[in-house]
Amino acid sequence: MPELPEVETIRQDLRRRILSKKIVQVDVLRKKVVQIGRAENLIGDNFKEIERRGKLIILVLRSGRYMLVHLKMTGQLIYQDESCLVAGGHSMRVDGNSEKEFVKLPNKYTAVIFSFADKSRLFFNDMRQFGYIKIVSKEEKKKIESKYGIEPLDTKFTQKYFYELLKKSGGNIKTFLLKQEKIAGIGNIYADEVCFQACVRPDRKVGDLKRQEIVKIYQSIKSILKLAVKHRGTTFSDYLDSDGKKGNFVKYLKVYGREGEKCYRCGGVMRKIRVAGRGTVFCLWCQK
DNA sequence: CTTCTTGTTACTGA
DNA sequence: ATCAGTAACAAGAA
Repeated sequence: MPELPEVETIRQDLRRRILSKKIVQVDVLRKKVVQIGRAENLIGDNFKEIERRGKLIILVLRSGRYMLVHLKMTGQLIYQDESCLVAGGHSMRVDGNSEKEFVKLPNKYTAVIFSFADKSRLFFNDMRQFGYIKIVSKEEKKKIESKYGIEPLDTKFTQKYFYELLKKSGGNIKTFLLKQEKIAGIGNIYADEVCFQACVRPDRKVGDLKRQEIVKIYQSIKSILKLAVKHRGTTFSDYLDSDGKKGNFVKYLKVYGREGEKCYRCGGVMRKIRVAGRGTVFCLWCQK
């Protein structure tokens, strides 16, 4: 499930690979994923910058248009250069002494293929076809962007800002953390991890939180997201970065997917409940 | 076979 | 009008 750290990893990697490369061919294999605009119209254009807003990837086109990509749950943006095009369709290549495995693309989930002048390609894959591509004008891009809340890793996201935002809200803390229009980029995995690190139950009413707990939640949002970006995100099932490789943050997960197992902090058994319609894991003993 | 998985939106009922 | 809860979307795992 790509959340902020996974999308940011893809953004950073793609920036180094596809910027300014001329788009020479676009193949749309699954029409429904391109929701606004025609991807084929990008031929001759190139991406001059890649931005991110929450979980949305924004590719800025030289022509002044914008290509928005949302990966939803199972979307992937995978880049392969010419060396991955092996006659006969082998999926392995030898890099010095180490053998690396490559996703053989396109596969049955490939929705769109962008081909660049240097024969490298960018594949948009999505098993469940919930993800989308929109090619929009500057005005439409601004309108879509404006619906997102603050970027949690931005310096403007201060303790005071978080406190004021929380004060205005009701409901429970996990539901709040998942609201993209308040804070952009947190999904089910990181919401649970933040609550665990802050020692707060995900179903705690926002209004009942003590000052010190709010401070801990704020600090946990910053530290967990930063650490997850550093480790290139979390691969639990389908997520792959733009090299087709898994994220390394799984080994740092302390709650997600650990129901029935022992809490790393107190040894208590992790309990699973439903909050905000999502599977939610927490420690009954040390999350208050 | 059923149930569960998740990001987002649309819908429903309060 | 606002908010919370839920279905829908798709495809696969258990």
